[in-house]
Amino acid sequence: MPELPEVETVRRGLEAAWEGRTIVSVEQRRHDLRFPFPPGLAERVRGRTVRRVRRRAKQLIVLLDDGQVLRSHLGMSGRWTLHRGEGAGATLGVYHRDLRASDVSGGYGPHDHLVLSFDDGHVAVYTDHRRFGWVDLFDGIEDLHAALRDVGPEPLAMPGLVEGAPMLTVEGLALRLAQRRTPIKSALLDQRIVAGLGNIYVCEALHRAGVSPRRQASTLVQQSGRPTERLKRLFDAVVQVLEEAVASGGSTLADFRGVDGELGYFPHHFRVYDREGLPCPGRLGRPCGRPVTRFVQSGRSTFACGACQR
DNA sequence: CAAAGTTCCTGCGAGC
DNA sequence: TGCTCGCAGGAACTTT
Repeated sequence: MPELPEVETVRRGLEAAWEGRTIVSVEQRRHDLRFPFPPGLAERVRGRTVRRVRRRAKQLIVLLDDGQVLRSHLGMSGRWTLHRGEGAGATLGVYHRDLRASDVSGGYGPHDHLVLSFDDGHVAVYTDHRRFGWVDLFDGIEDLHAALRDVGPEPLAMPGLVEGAPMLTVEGLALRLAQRRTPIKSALLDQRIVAGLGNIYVCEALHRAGVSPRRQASTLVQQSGRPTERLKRLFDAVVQVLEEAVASGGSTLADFRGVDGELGYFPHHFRVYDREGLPCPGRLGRPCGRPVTRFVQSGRSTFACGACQR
């Protein structure tokens, strides 16, 4: 589900519901997700008030009032939803339309793995049928920063970012790609090079920039280490694609839902992703019409137009 | 069958 | 020659 725009959308929803609220109970409904839950999670978090909900790459970062930091990664299919708890007041602005989880008498679904209950009566449920997601807990901010050490720079400046997150520049991107023998698509998926991109937005950005996913990354950099015009176009396309998706509520995924359980506001379609055989919409206002092709790189589907992307 | 993500393992080439 | 290191590619994890 989640690349940067989807995680940012979830972050905003959780921020509105969680900041200033106190966690009154934690229920772990199994012992692990991708990794075991941190030892003592429930005891360590119970009674803590949420100070801030931030993001770094595809990770949600929850700063607690005692300095501890809760971190959540959604993996492929993870989802946080907010529900009115049992007997909660009617003041809460967000809740799940499908009241499965907060219909307490009916119990939880089989993939509802972690439940946080808050002092205003709302309940947050982490659901993840594939369990590629995970949750961990740090004693303090230094430990968080150590864990984030190898995460690359952020492509979008925004207030929801963890403080001190490095920002991506086209010059910095050039330096990171210069040594890379790998195809540009693989390089952009590498979270150490750019934070937050995933398979969908990489395909879309490459198409918008007119860059072939197979092109070797280092060919986008001049001998001097400066970015080529192609790389400048690609950098701009990455930023543009992500900005649009954030603005539309991270809605581009077929089954993406925000914390209120609703689809994004603008389920706009992709230009190439998951559009094998459909006509390429072209770029720069020039129609194309050639069928979008699908092929596999590093075990993942790539969608591209052989005419528009070089 | 394929899936939005990450981690781990293996193999290869470079360099000492 | 042989070892180590780093990079690149692929498999694995899981459920629908």
